[in-house]
This record gives sequence, structure tokens and C-alpha cells, in this order.
Amino acid sequence: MKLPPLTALHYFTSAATHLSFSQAALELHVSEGAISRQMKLLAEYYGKALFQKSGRGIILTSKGSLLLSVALPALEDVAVVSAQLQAASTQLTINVTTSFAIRWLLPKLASFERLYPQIEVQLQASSSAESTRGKSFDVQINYQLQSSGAAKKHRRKLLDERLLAVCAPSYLLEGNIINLSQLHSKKLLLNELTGRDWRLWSELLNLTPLPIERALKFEQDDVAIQTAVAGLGVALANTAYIERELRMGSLVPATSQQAIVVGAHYVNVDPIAASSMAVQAFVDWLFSEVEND
Amino acid sequence: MKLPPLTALHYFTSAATHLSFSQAALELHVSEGAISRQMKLLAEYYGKALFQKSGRGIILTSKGSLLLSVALPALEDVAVVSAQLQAASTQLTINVTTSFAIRWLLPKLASFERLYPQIEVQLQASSSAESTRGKSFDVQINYQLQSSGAAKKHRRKLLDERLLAVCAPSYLLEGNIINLSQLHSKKLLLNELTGRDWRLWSELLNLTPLPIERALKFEQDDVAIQTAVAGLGVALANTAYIERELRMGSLVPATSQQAIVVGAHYVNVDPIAASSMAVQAFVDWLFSEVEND
DNA sequence: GCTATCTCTTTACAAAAACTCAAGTATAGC
DNA sequence: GCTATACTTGAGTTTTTGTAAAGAGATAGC
Repeated sequence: MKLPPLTALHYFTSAATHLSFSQAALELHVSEGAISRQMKLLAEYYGKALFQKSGRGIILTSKGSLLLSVALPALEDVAVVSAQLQAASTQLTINVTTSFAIRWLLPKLASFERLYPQIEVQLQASSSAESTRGKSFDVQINYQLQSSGAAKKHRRKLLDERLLAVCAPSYLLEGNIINLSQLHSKKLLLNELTGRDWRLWSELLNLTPLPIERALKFEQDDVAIQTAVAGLGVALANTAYIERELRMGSLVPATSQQAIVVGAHYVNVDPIAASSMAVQAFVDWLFSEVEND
Repeated sequence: MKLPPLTALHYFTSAATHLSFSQAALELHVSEGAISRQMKLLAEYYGKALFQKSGRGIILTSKGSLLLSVALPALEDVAVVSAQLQAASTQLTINVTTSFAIRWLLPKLASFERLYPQIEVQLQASSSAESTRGKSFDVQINYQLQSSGAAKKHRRKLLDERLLAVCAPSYLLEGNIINLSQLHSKKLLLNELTGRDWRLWSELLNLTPLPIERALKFEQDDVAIQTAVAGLGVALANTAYIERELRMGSLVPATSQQAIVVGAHYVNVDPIAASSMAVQAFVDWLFSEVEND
């Protein structure tokens, strides 16, 4: 299938329907010269004049009308489905870590669905990278330690991971916060089997190694947090995950140490999906939720 | 009318019908990478994947098939008229000087029409530039003094203007050719009212001015040549115009001076018409005729 | 299970196409 | 003749597109 220069053909349909290069230039947001050049290109491609000067303006030659009669409906058809394809962005696939889903996204997601009832959200919460292998998501939110580099087009920092040692008020002896050196004697609640967060946190504070092996270990932040609320020990939690508990007093800072930034959650948008309305709406909503916090 | 990137759409129809980027690359004579990039571009334009990997190959997504179902027929329609427009090159408009037409082109034109009976030649012979003002011709052959520059794409030298002083054999006294210094006493035949050629010629030879005012003046080369054949004087003719007469002996060199190049005939092809089959055939024929001389 | 192979993707760079501004040409109407 | 309108063209710049080569994912055959 041999096709003429298609951009030239597009310009041609505009110039031919207006019978004016300058009008076409206006419509297509390019200079008059651009139209003139493309029309010349097309005429040379065919070896025939498509337009003819008529006084001040132009008229179509017979070849020109023949071409227009086919090219215009053809391109209009394309424009119609194109518009459909661009508009039909009602599905949205999202991948996040389980903890982020439970403690942050799910509680807020109802507000998004209220705003955009027509968008069908498919959420996959996964703790490991394995379960997402081979699959592709419009939006993915993941956690990374180092805040590497500036925000890129398809990767933006959503919120910092600010770790704070917390416990139930009842866990504090006579309401006194725990001295950092006393932490060794407390029951630590691990939100990861490896105790990575506690280890990282204590290293950043230059504490002597904490008794990780004696801690209670959970697979998810949520369970560790619930256990802390129950007054069974000290958890190290992302402040963004325990906003409500802090506000309501069911959790309080266990020590005088303020929250430490150890990493961040990043939003990754699939470049293919980036121009979709649904994706843009969701990402905008995400960041507005962060701002409202 | 908002259209997607049309080249990408073209590549898409090929990739989608073959369900293979590499096949499409072969068909379109570009690299695989080019296809891949254009397909990515198109997917990002729509915000949706058009293809999906399926094992070793690819399959269309639902969006992809929708797009293909419209884009393919649309582009095929365009391809069909395009082919029609390119093929329909049966008309050919030519503009030449009257003398060139009478003495060179017309006698040979029959051979062209025998070769390409389907091509409809419209010849306009004009002596002045005024009659061609505002009109456009596929091919124009004109005369110019200085051979300025090399052959350009749309302007090629057809043949040199080689001026030779000739007369009928009977005009020579006792068969002796005329000495250049004796030309003053001969009857000169001017092929232009101004006598420009004789003047130019005598200047190039450093002759004392010739008695232009006593000469017989004609408007066209042809008449001057016919008059020379009739034995009424000495004409200065383009050798290409009097080939037959020289061969048959009805005209002979009047002096010992060989033909002098004073200019040339150039073929100008309208850039718009240059790609037309008819124009290409005609120009090729023109140059082959020159070579045969 | 390992390797060879097929196919799409990506990166860095090169080539080509398209665009713009501004000056140029042509026509129409006062 | 002068001015306003429109298309054209030249020169330079920007943008797009293409290429080559290395890479990554997946299958098929040994």
C-alpha cells in the first residue's frame, strides 16, 4: 500500500475545504509557509497541481477535488475513532504494596470513586515484586529508600516515609516517654520479618543494636500498628499510616525522637497510559490527597 | 479535526495486519526500531496499549482492533485515489520558441507521438515572453546566451546554439567561399529584426561592423533560412536548425569560419510536473533525440 | 534444563523533514 | 499608482524520524 505524505494530506484537506492556505494555517496552528510548502510537496508527489490560483484566492483543480473527495472522509473516519479511543479511558489498573493499600490508599479511595464514578479502578496490592512480574499497570506506587534524583516525567515522589516509634499511651510507664537507651528492654513490634526498619532507624540514630530477635514479627505494617494500639509494644511506623491513631490518641510517640525520613513512596506512571484521562485524574487526586494531609 | 500521528497510523496498519513489527519493517523498508518507536508513540497518543505481547509475537488489543478496523480501509481508500492520480499523466503542456518549434521540435515530434500515443501533447510556440505570462507549462524550452552554471534538477541544457554563416551553393561565386572581409558586400539575412545574432557573431570574430541596416530582416529563423536556400543571401543559422539542408547540400558554409557557440537551449521542467510519467518520458525523449543528431 | 533463536525494546547518535521569520511576488480594488 | 490580501521562497533552526547495536523476554529444540 503506497501512501502519499500523510501530513501533507491532512493539511490539504484543511486548505481545500477552506479554499485558503491562511485559513488552514490558522486552523492547524502553523505558519502559512508551512501550508504552502506541504501543498507544494503534495503536488510534486502527484506530479499535478492540486490548486489553481484564482484571482486573490485559490480553487481546486479537478485532481484536487478528486483527492479531497476521498481524503476528507477517510481522515474524518480516522478522527472519529481516534476521539473515541482517547475518550474511553474508564479503566485504571493500580499496583501498590499491601501496607500502603491498607493504611493509606484504601481509606481514601472512596473519595476518588465518588469524584469519578465512571472510572473503574482495579487495585492490586502486593508485597513482593514477584506477583507483578509480567503484568503491567497504569499506575504503580512503590517504596524506595534513597530519594534518587529529581522528579521525572513518569516517576514522581508521592510522600516521604517518615518513621516514628509509637506505642499506646497505656504502654508508657506513668505517662513518661521512653528514653532511647531504655528501648532495649521494651517489646519491639516489627512490621517486616527482617526488622529492616528498626535496624535502619537505630543505625541512623547511632544506637547500640536493638534486640530484634526478641521482637514480635509481623508481615504487614497494619498488624504491627494494631498490636501497638493494643498496648503490646513499640512499633516503628510511617507517620502517614498512623495519622488517625495519633490524632485520636490511640498511639503516641514512644520516645522523644522525632520522625526520621528514611525513604519515600514514588508514583510510577506507565508512559503508554500517561495521556489517559483516568490516569491523569487519579494521579492528580493522589497528590491533592497528600497535600490535604 | 484532530488526527493522530498519521505516519504512526500507517505503520500501525502494516504491523497490525501482519501481527509482526519485523514484517512491517520489511514491508515499509525501515528498521524494526522505527516501527517499535512509532507504535509506542501511537500507544502513548491514545493512552492505551494497541498491541499485547503473546509469547513470541504480538496480538491486537481490543483498542487496537477497533483502530485497525477504521484506519485500514481509510488509508486504503487514500492509497487507491493516490495511485489513480499518479497514473493519470496523459496530458503534457510544452512551451517553446516559434523557431525552435518549426525548425527542430515539430519535425521530430511525430516520433514521440508514435512512441507514446496515449500522451496528449499541447504545444505552444511563442516568440515573446509576454504570451506565456501567467500560464504554466509542464516543460519549457528556451534560449539563453550565457551557459550559466551546471545543470540543475529542473533546468538542463538541451543543445548548444552554434551559429554558422550559410548560403545556397549558387550564391557563392564560382564555388569559392566568401572571405570574412568580403561579407560587407553581401546580402545578409537577419533572423531577428534587431540583427542581434549577426552583431554578436561579428563581435566575437572581431570583424568591423557589418551593414545590418542594408540586410533583409525576418521575424523568424525559418524564413531567413528559406530565403538563404533560395539563394538570396547569407544567413546566420543555428546548425541544429539546418541539419537537413547541410546534409542535402541546399545550404553550404558561406565562409571558412566554423560554427560558434553563442548560447544554448535549456529545458525547464515545472517542479510540480517533474514526477509525472508523461513529463519524464518527454524529457528523456528530447535528450535522446539530441544524442541521435 | 540449557542454549539458540526469534522478536520487540531501548539508547545514543545521525539524518531528514518540517517549521518559522521575513522578504518577495502577484492580484485586486480604491 | 498605491495599498491590502495571499501565496511563495530563502535561510536558518528545531523537531521528528530513522539507524545501528546492544538488551531483554520468551519459546523451541536438544
